[in-house]
Amino acid sequence: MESVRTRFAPSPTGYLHVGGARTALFNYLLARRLGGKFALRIEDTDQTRNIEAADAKLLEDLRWLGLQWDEGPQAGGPFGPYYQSQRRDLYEEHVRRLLDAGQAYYALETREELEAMRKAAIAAGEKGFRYRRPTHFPSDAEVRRARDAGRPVVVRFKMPERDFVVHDQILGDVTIGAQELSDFVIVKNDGWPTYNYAVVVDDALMQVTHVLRGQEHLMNTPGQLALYEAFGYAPPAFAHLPIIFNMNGTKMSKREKDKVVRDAVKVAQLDDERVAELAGVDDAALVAAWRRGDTQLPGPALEKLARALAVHLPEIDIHDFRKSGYLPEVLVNFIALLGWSPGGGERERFTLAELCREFSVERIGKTNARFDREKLLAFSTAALEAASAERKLEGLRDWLSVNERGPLSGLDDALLARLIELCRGFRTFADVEYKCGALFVPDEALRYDPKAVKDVLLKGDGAGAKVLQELKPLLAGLADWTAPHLDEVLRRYAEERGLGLGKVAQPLRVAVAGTTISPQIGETLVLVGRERTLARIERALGALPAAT
RNA sequence: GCCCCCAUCGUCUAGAGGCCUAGGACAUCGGCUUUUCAAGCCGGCGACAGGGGUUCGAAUCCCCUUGGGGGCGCCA
Repeated sequence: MESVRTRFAPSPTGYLHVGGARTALFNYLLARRLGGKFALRIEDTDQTRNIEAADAKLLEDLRWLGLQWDEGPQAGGPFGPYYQSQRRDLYEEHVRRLLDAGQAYYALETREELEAMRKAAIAAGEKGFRYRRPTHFPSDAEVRRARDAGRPVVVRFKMPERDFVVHDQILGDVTIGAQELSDFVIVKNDGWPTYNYAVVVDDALMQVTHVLRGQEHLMNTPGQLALYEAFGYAPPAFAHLPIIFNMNGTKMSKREKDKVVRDAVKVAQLDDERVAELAGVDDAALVAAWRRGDTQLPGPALEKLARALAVHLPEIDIHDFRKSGYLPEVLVNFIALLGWSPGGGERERFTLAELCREFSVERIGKTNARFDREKLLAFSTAALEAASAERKLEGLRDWLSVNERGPLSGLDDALLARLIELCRGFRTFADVEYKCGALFVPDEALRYDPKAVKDVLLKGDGAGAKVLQELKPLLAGLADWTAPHLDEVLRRYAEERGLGLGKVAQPLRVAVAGTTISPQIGETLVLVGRERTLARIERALGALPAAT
């Protein structure tokens, strides 16, 4: 029996997004489960869409998730090259076969002509437009003349005029009628193969046995099956995965980020110039096109613009989640459950290794799923709680490495590990900074949250401020600046004054952290240190409106 | 518009004719705990889209309706 081979074949248009990650994961899991090979192939045949170094980002994201491929870029393998752009001779050779056998032909229509035909068909009340096979195919001489004249030349495949049945592993048998099929383009005017054609040549040559891909590819399958037949290759088993949506029901796509920012721009009523300035781009045409919704802005520009407008970009790419502070194993676990379920019991926490053992195509569902970030957050919280100290430190350092310098940058491992401990119950690594960041900011850069100042220091005739005044000498005189001792001293002070500990700890917290959020008060003061604690109390008191 | 796919709590799902008074998880609500933010613990609310069949019996099978999604590119 021949061994199982799966593949993930993304086009390098940017970071790996959630949908792609799940497709990659499922293919990886299937290969692992069945003891086969998982290959990675880069589909970079669209010269207009390729983005510089996007494949490197893709590889990094895949690796970060732990989905190591057995064959592909950087890994090599017996069926390379693994970039479609380097396989052109293979495609040409196969087209030759089709052309010689009369199973494909040249077509010379321009895009405008096709568009006109499309319009005419609709005007004539036909149901949808389908390319009609010409009665006469251009001769070699005509093709040459067309090329010389700069007219487009493509190659179309002669689609057999019959129904096709896709034996889908998830959906069952799906019949697509002959009237839905037409002679599709297999070689573009620029000489590169189209997806529907290259994917067949590559999967066949790479001996792929199982293709797990998004359901948006279902209707492509008949054409591909026909190509397998034409070449005399055995088709792989197909399984079309349900699609992943956002919670609001919109498709989870990279465009989502542009949309969010575009809407913010609209609300802010910014003109093109201002947008270009904020985004740091000097291409006026690009900005205009982007505002119309015709194109996407480069990642960095979009992020810059989003920051300037103070809008949160939705997490779409795996890299976004990494930057938000999730552990890769959390994403893997969560994504695995989008469309697949173990069945039987009630378990839903799995490591990658466990998934490799449990996964099966039979247990993939048919219904589309929504990506619930709340549940992801809950998974993250639980995973962080269960993770070892080493794993958490590693995760925090990774998070720091993909984010801009912040208050936690540059802290040593011992201190970072300490912070993690103090943040028990945190949901993502970003929470560690949220909770402890202020303690490591230079004193002069510390910001006081107006609401916290008002509620904790000023309220009740400045009761909080009064506590701070009294605490100042008390703290200044302490010889033992350790968390247990500080807690004890504050507890005693609160008792003497007949106050709840909150009435004492909160004012201190606001003075020292600028907000009502920080680790346990004793620990907080230790992290800030005696000198800076006293200085910050002084500064907080000084910044208050005249005491009443 | 045409073709195809799908349909269980708000969300992810378990369920493969009687084990279902429909189970779990997240969210939500209430309580406990409490020096903040979280976390944690206990409890509550909450679904078989609708209508026809088939059957002794249907969330499970069939049909229709409705709703959602995908496709109809020289994108992948």
